[in-house]
Amino acid sequence: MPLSKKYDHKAVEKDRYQQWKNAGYFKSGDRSKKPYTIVIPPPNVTGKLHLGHAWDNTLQDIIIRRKRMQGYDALYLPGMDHAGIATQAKIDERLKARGTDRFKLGRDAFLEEAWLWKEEYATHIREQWEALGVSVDYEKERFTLDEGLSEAVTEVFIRLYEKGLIYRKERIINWDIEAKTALSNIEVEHRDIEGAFYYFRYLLEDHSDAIIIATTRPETMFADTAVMIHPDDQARRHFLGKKVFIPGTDVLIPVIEDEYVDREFGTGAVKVTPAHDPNDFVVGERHQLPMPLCMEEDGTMNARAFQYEGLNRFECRKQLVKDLADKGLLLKTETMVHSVGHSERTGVIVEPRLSMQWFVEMKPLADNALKESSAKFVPARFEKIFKRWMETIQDWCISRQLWWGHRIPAYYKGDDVYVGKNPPQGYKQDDDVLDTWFSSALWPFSTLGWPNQDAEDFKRYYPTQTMVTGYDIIFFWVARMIFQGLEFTDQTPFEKVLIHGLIRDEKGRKMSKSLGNGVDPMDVKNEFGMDTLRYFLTTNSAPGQDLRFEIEKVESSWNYINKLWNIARFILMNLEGADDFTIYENKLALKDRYILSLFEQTLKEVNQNYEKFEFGEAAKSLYNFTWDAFASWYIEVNKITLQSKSASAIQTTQAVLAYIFREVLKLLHPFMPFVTEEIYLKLPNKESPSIMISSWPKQQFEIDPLSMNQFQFIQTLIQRVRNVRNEYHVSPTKPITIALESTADTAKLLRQESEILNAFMHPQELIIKDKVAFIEETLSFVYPNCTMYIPLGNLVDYQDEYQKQLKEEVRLRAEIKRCESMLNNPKFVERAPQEKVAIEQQKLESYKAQLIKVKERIEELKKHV
RNA sequence: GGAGGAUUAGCUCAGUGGGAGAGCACUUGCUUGACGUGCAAGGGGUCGGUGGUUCGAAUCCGCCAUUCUCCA
Repeated sequence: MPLSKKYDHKAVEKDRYQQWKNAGYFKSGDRSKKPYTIVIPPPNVTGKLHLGHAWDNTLQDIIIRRKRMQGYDALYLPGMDHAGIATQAKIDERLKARGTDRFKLGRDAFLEEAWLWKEEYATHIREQWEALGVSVDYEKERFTLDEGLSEAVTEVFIRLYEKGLIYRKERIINWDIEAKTALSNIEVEHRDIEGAFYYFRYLLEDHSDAIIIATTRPETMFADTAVMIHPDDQARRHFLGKKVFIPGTDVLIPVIEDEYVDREFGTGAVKVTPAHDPNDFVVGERHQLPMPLCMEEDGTMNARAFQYEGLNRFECRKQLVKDLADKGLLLKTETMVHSVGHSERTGVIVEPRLSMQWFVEMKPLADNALKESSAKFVPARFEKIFKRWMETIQDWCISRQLWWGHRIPAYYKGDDVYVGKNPPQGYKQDDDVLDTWFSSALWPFSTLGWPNQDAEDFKRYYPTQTMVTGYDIIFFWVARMIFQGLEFTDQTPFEKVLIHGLIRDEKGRKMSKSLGNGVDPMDVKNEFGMDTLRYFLTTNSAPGQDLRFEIEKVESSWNYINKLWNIARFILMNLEGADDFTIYENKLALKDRYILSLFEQTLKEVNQNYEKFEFGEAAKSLYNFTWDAFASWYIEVNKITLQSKSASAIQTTQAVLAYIFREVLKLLHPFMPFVTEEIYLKLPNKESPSIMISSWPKQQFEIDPLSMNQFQFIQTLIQRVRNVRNEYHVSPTKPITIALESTADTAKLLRQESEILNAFMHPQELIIKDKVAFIEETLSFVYPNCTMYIPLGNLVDYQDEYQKQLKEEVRLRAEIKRCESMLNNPKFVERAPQEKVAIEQQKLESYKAQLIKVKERIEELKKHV
């Protein structure tokens, strides 16, 4: 059945995925092969996959499809992340819309809702994987909250606790007043915002004097438990041991001294608010100060704030500043831009707050990771980023005041704490859950059966080969997988980490919900097809660089696939009835040897670049090969052969066309699985029931540089004739005389290829001689071993031609000078690779020969100007 | 303040030691038996500046400028 004239992505992509899936091509498990494993970065069950997922997953799929074709037992393990905060927030919204909330429902009913939600979104996500065409092994699909992974989380928590690396303490943590939970340091985003430095008078008990204190967060003053000066601060020494009023209140706090005070900053004296500031907390511990809180968990002021109780922190700040100004206790206000922590999740300003939480002591884990990690980052520079973060790491707050997540395996009875799997009677479990990343960190091994060290999958597929993810989650995820992997499996969980950038909109801005500039991969699929999107996403940036979504490039990706489609049409049309696809090497024409050589060269480049994850480069080689060499030249030239009467030449052409095209389709398959499959299945020389399980191309022919040079020379001559026709406005098919004056060897080549020359140059007469003498007006072009004359009668302007030849002479002299200066440089001859020197020598000779010809021509032209 | 990326054709980007590349845009000509979403031929760049290393630098190193990102 002939192919439609136009590439129709909808027809091509329809049903294909289900066929692959039903045929079992995505499944891993062939024990006779070497395993190659990629685990998917599990998407959150909060919503749809965006372009970033499409990019990330396509990269993984490209790697895994190629490895599968290369004969590996390829496992691409899919799964999803419960995404504690994000999912819980979504479910809260849903409940709110129903007029209820999780507190009315209770924990158990809420979790039932959450699991329903999860199933709903898991279905969406699987549909999107299908649309993306990713070859994931669904039998291995995991979820961070499923039984096995929960067991891994519990195991890890208990073991770290028993090792003393998990502890529970009161510390200043980052509190999200919206989500009402603690956050880890890296979930806080620091942004510069306009704020103010407020200078307040802290009056002495007897009102005789005051210490001026500057603060950016006045509302926390109700939790002040001291005012502090530097021990060397002579000017304020007399305040020591005395008491001052918290401004506007009758609460007295002591004046203490501590070297922590930075005398250069602010007024040189500070207030100490141990429960609302991490630095003050340290001071508070040192001086055994009380540590009261003046705020509730939702950010409203508590009873300590007197008349401000019930106001939110910023209303309180505003009112308080006004009131104290009225009382003359505000000295001045300086506006300033300062860095303020915002919740990465809810966007609200984070409140540093004293709170009892669980932490992981990071130093020993980080040190071990720095010492033992064997993960190779691609590009390598990301390794430095990973290392620096590990070197400066702080303890990790892992408890979250949420319901959706892994409940902390700690149990309390009075002051007793039990951490383990089998709590004694009467102990009540901790209400909190663990940071989602705590379970994600175990993903590469928990998904494979760990903590059961004897699990078959764990033994066979761990450590994994490659992790692919964006640079934005190196800290959140990659680093944590590495230290947990090393701690619990003694191995780095992956050999390589391929880091890609972020996808941006056409203006270079990050895609975000708030800007509304996101692009839904499914929209692109509908308009252009998923192959187009995959090709666009994975070939338009270098590793580690961001990618701009440009519709023009999506279109050009589509055009390329359409081109492939039409190449297929041509080939299939011309392969009808053919049955012998053997390539008989002794029958190959120059064009065949040329294209086979070029293909082998391309194959080499493509493999090297695939191996380095340089997909843009791999695709570029293939693009140039298919479009420029294969379609524009090889196919065009073959039109002559295929219309000839030589059965032998036709068979050779068909065999080479079929072979190269099939192999090219295989090389392209990882990028564009659907269309390559569609075409492959129509090829009479296909080797398997699916391109997915065909074997990756291997070198079959020697690269023949002579054939390549010779064919390229033929191309050069043809291009020159076409150029002349364009420049002199001679129609492409109007017969003109073309004479080629050449050495015997070259003449032989030209005669041998005269069929091509005739077909492409449209000459009235093609003269091939060792000496050509024209008296009429002619253009001439000097090449190594050959001069081409194109007599164009009165179209030729002698003056113009003369000037052109003079220019050519100048160019050749410059080239000769360049070659000579290199070759006359003993250091070049000595130190440069021999082949470079040889090339320069050859060039020099060729230029010299050409120069002689050009000078002859100039002499001749002189007679006419 | 520290670290890193970017700076190459009008635009968006590849190229990382041996004669500047792509897509789109632009110019000219083509209903060429696969494709006008195409074909053919072109124009367009002292590769941000500067100093150094080297026989040779867009490419390696230093400094400067502009810009983005991460960390503090």
